[in-house]
Amino acid sequence: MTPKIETFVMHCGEMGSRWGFNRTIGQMVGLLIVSDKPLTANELSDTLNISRGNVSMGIKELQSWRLIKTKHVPGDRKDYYEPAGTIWELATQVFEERRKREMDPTLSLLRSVIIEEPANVQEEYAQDKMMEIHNILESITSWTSELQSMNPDKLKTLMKLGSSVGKVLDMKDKLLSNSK
Amino acid sequence: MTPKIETFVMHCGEMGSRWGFNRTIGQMVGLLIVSDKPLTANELSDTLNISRGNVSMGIKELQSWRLIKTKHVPGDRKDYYEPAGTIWELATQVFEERRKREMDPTLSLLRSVIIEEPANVQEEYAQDKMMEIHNILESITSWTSELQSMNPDKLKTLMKLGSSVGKVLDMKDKLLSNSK
DNA sequence: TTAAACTTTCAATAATTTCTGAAACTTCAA
DNA sequence: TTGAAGTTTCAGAAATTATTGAAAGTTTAA
Repeated sequence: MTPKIETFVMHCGEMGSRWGFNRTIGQMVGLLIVSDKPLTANELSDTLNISRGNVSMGIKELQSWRLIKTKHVPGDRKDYYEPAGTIWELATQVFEERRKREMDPTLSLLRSVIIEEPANVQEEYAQDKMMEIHNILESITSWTSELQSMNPDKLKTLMKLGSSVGKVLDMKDKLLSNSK
Repeated sequence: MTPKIETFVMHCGEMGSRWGFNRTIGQMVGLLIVSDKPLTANELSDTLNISRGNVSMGIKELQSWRLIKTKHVPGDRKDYYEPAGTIWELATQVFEERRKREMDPTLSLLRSVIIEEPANVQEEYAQDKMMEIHNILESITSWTSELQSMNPDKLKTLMKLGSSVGKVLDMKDKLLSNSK
């Protein structure tokens, strides 16, 4: 690793747990992203100075996040690993996966609590609040799944739109009737 | 705590670390949200069975996230705590705070690494990738700050727009020239 | 002032999470 | 088959993070 690459990879390690995984997994995905060729598990282990067993577990975890994929080189029995898509695809994958882990369980718990009749006035207040949380989480979920299903170029256009979004909304009704 | 409230509060505890804090802090904010009146630190400590010291630290943390605020009752020396805003405001606050913690440090590191000249062909590849990451993080940052600055109603309208956003984009140029 | 009522701090400990390394497992060429 | 080359598993150790509780700090009323 050159100094610049090492700086980046170590940063990915430090941020790893904030992004939803742990230090070594952060380093692994950082290194794979900036490598111009696929790497073997042993190369990861040697380069990052972490045990072979830890690399094996990290790979499993990164595969469960769909962030890396295996590549085979003809005539070579080793498994090579590389990022599972473009940077853009990796980013949306991380958001999607985190949404699943951070919001879906809560959504399902809230649904089960909300359908019951409140037993007293405190519960009525509490269930109102839970309903509010439920509705926001549901909006966010359906909104992000809409965004995911758009192609990346369109999404980038939307993001670049920035403050004009406000204007777009002001005109929305007119716009939608025109485009029917 | 009634059973339903307890279920919700304990769930907030379990999800706490996924949402960016720890178990007891998750429980604290969950309880404060569903309480129909402000609570004192001792009430939190007793209700949740956690030490008074832990509550004090949790309050500090929740204040640094701007999720709770202090309320004083005339003639009572105790500090009472309640959510710092509507559910919607709390949600955007969590997103904003997490963005600061999860993306800003990376953005600034990437900037410093990218401006240097690549020393060889590997670094050139790596710095290209870092630039891609940087650009995506920057788009997300400016996009979310646009969203934050919109009033909640407008934001809800935008979310409800859902897949129609695609149509909006198709018409954007026409729209923007009309609205000048 | 004093002391009661309350809050904060922080060193020690408990709980949890991560990491290692050796053993078990798998695959394949000879 | 065998064994070499590779991967995975998992119990125990190490590292990190969360929690307690006692002491120190703060504020206010008398």
